[in-house]
Amino acid sequence: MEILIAEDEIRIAESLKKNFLQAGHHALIAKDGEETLNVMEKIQFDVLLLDWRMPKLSGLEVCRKIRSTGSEIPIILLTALTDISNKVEALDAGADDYITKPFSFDEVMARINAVARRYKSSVSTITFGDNTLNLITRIITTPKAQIKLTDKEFDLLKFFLDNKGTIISKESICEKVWDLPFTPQTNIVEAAVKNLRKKLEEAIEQKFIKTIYGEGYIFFGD
Amino acid sequence: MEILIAEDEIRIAESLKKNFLQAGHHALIAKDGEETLNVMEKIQFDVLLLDWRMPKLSGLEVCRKIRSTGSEIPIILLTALTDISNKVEALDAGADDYITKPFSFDEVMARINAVARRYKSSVSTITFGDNTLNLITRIITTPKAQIKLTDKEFDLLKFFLDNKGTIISKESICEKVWDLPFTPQTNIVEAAVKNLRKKLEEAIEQKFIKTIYGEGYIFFGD
DNA sequence: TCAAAAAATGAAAAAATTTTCATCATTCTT
DNA sequence: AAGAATGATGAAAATTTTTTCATTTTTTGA
Repeated sequence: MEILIAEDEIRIAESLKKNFLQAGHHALIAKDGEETLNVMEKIQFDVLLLDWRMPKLSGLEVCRKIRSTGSEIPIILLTALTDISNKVEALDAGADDYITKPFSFDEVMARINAVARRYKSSVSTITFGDNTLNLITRIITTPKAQIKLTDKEFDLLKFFLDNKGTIISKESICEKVWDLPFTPQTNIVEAAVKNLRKKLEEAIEQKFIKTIYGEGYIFFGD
Repeated sequence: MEILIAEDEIRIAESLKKNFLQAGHHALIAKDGEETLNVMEKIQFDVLLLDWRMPKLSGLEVCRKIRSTGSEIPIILLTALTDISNKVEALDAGADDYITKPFSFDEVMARINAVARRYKSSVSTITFGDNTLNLITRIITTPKAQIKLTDKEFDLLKFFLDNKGTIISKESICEKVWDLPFTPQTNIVEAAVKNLRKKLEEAIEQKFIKTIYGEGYIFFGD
């Protein structure tokens, strides 16, 4: 996970960073509010740990600015204050959570996980390999191009992605993608698979759908 | 908003309920863990306020049981304990937030709003009137029927729904729905609006898209 | 290795969607 | 109230998507 630590107290920031790295995550430190905004423009993070008291721009102001750009990145405010009005202010400013100092690293980590889990499930995309399918726009973003899927292509790919790595029978594809209770007399499934393969392989030089003779298909990705 | 208060201390529960009603929400009280689960099976709520210490089943157990059913309803735990391990436990059990007693009503309300807002944005549907558009399947569920939208119908309706109640110019529709930087020479927008209106009005006897002469359109719903 | 079964493919056909265009209706301005 | 501008509509045309079908290729097992 990519974590941005916006904290001016070097000791606290460094200690957090060390712990994050140890836990297998990546972490970067921003020393004030302005730097936080600058860094966030350039790099995508999964979570922002944001100190309430910081030079130049307060955490609250940073929080509001970020939300005003439309970003929904999970933000956890670090605060030394405990009075209720500040908690309310924090949530109203668009923070997802806050932690009162002093805190243990375990608590920080638990909250980051909770908040990131929620965020992930709220983003309507599915990733496979270096590619991302946006479930709303039905556009696949690859490192090189964008692919817009048709209705059937989308339904089929989504079914594959929802069952990544497991064998999928043609019967189950018929049921899910065409809503047919019976297996059709034509080779409609094979044809649809062919169309999808062609579309994917034209843009991404990689094979995703493997045929299991006599059984069905498997989708590989990650 | 529909709020379920799972709390065995009658005084606290009643006080919360009174405040919620005053704030224009609906609230129901469940007196123990079992009752909470029973009520939740029958009625859909927007938020669950869940006391940690309750007879029969603890809040934590209730929380786990609810999550194990796959429900993602926002849960806020009410706890009298302050030690860190319990906070971590709460979040791990699947709670979205927790409030330490004693709390002010303002804090409860702020957290409910924050958590409900997040939940809402994570559900991939948009509601208008008695109808719900599923953004993934692109199916509108009305009290009477299901309508499957085509590509352009969906793009257009989504743009309308994202801008409910405000005037939308044809130029902005061109930009958003067709990605055109210029206004086309044909009446393509009017035609698309016509098609969408027809589809909606065939299934729902109600007019949603109003024309503002010389300006554009407004979508009504709610 | 060979025949049978299963799957893939290209091209045509069919179906659905989107766009255009000519015409009709409505709204606004004076 | 009349003319001009704007918007709505039905039907046809164009385009795109989906399906079918005949044929080729691949896989499996004897």
